[in-house]
Amino acid sequence: MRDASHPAAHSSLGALLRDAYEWVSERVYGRLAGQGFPEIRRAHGGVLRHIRPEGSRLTELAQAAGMAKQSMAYLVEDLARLGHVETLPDPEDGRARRVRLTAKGRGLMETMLGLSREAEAELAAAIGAREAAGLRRALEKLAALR
Amino acid sequence: MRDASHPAAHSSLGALLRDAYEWVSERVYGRLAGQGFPEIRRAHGGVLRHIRPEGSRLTELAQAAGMAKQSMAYLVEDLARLGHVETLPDPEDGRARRVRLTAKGRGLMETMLGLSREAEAELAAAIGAREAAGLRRALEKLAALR
DNA sequence: TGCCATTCGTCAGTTTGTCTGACGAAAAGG
DNA sequence: CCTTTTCGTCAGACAAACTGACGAATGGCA
Repeated sequence: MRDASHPAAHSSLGALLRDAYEWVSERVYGRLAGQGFPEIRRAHGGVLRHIRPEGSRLTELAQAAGMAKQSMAYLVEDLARLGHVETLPDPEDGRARRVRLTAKGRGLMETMLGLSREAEAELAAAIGAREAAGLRRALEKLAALR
Repeated sequence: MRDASHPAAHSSLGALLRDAYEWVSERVYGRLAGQGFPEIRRAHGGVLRHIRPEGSRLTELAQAAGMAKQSMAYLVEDLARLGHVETLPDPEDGRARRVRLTAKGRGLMETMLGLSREAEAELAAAIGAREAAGLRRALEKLAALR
């Protein structure tokens, strides 16, 4: 760090958010390897997060994640190869594929949830519970307006 | 949005941070095109942010941005091609290149700074000044500990 | 009932941004 | 001077996104 005299005072909000995201991501995805899931990358998170228990369509997942269906197909194929999701034909629509978590995938989700809570607790320890709660509140408020 | 009953209540902190970063980035980089800088992409921001007035070495920039020097070289070459930075031989070290902002690059930086402030003001209007201030305070506190 | 527009997912190709490894040239320090 | 380190480049790989074109299935409507 070059300029400790006025720490992050002039950093842009975007840079601050990106750094904080990086801080959390390192803790979640970095530790996933140690928990038996070394092949899960960050992009996989955006897929898994949106899969409903009954299964979700590819296009639906793409929309939820805000990406093209081709990009989502690439990620889903990856997760299927790794055994975390499976795809079935949709009984109600012959064109569609239903993407569903496997048992292994549900284990992964639980682990990720645990690591995420752990990271948030570490954040609270680092900056104070009050600040951490304020951070989450502000972020949730923003998310609700989208 | 599918489940408005308990909004973002169970979202992971990582997802919330990523979404907020996306929200800000859209406003800054999206509007840059309208301000006469249509070719500036997000990755360029991480380069520009760290260039000191006297110029910075490539390796130094790479370290500051947390990436390999080859990756930084690719981004710097891009910015040089666009006329925002120029590289000079370092007078003190025959191996090194000095990367410096051009006048055009300084204009870009000012524009980006303005858009960033604008985005932060919009955030404050959207979630409330109090929450927005709390958000920045928490993020700066985290950044200071890194 | 049959046609046509729409939607679902895939194929093929491209771009962006990152990485690793190997290397030549220059500097630094005995 | 010679050796080790550092600076930047070359070459190649990969991840993660994109666009455009397309065949197959669905669904609305005349």
